[in-house]
Amino acid sequence: MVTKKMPPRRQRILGFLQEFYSENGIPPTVRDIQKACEISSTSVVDYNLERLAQAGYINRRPDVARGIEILDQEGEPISNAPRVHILGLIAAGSPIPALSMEESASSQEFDTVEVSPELQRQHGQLFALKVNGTSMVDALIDDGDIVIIKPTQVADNGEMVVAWLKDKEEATLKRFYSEGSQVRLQPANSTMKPIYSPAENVEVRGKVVYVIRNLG
Amino acid sequence: MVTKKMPPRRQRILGFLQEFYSENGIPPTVRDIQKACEISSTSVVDYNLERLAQAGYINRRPDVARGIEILDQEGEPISNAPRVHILGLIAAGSPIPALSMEESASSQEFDTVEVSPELQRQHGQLFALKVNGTSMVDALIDDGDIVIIKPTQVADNGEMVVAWLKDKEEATLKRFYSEGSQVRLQPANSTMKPIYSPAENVEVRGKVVYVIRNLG
DNA sequence: CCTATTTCAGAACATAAGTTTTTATGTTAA
DNA sequence: TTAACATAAAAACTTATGTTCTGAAATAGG
Repeated sequence: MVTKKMPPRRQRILGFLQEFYSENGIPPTVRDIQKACEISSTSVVDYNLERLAQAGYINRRPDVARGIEILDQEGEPISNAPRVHILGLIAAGSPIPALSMEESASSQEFDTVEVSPELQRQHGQLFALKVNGTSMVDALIDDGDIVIIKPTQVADNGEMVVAWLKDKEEATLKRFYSEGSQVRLQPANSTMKPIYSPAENVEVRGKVVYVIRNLG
Repeated sequence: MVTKKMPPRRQRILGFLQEFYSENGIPPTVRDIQKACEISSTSVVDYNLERLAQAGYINRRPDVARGIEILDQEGEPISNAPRVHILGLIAAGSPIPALSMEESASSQEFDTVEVSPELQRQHGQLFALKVNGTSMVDALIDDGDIVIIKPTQVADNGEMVVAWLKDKEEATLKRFYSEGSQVRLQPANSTMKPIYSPAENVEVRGKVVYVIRNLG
């Protein structure tokens, strides 16, 4: 199927739909959309919603207040659970994708993964990385796992962190322990030996708060 | 806080709210509730909703169509993502909890974990088990992990299954391979050796479709 | 039994919110 | 240019839906 380019206004409406639904738990009204997207008339909103429905992005329940369903790529309604962006791959020996994002980045540009509202409430802004390769098995993390990351430059002892080892130019997921001027990076698998490194050689990029593995 | 017993009608309304929201992605209207719960007047629905709000079960957004928010025990709004019951613990050497549930079991009786709608659509009825102990580290599954299980008695080769070894009276999570009259149970960690066992000694209880690890 | 409180009913009301109609302005293709 | 279509705007219309009022029935406590 050829994806025709969408007018910016319609793009904006679609983005607002997802944002509003995630934040409020109910879809917006036509007039909510009108205000948020600075549209002069409800009929214009209606028109664009009709177009979005034709294109399969949403479903409109006729005569139902707040009757917009947002559909995923399979045409199934999505839930309003918060979604975090999968910023890229993480693997030993590769750079870690920047754990930040310009506000402007459209939600269409990244794959996302659903997380529970509790997780988001607890930690605030979160990002996800997909693990590439089996280099993290000592952290009990497999190829293909999704790790949910809270971006931070500091970590408490015992927390599992995304660390960048400057000398080896290597990314790793380990438990973090500060020991004076040294840092101990402890594999989750206790049969494996820790890495010791000078504190200035270790850059903490974030901490791992959640791991997801999809077999299926 | 003393939980006063709730009138059956109010209990029914609360149950309907959750069901409707999960199924439709939007909360019901007062009149939806009226019909579903066989109530004679919208004012009675309104009255009971007000009581539910006072008791902290829901939040009502004034003058907003479909403005009911269902709250969790912390008083935070829940999402409409499907939830699966955590039936119990799984550990080597312990019996596996029955992977079934009477329809009548109230949703209040179990802890639940939120899953993505896609997962539920893909697999249908799902259950969850919490892993107790480190006996599954060879499957890259840690103490405290939640495994999402699709109940089944049969598995295809290569799938990770919840298996019960009759002779050892032991539960295990391994990749399943049928090899004639034998079954090979292969640890996810490829450095570890598989278990070979006669087919009649291995009971497949379900397959693992998803693993969740919450560090935090 | 009496009183207070909770719960239920019926009806009407007010507004929130989807929908339609009409008209105008660009945009593309023959 | 003209026809066909896509997009936009303003205003009005209709229905969906929250809310209120009044009073009766049920229930609990003394």
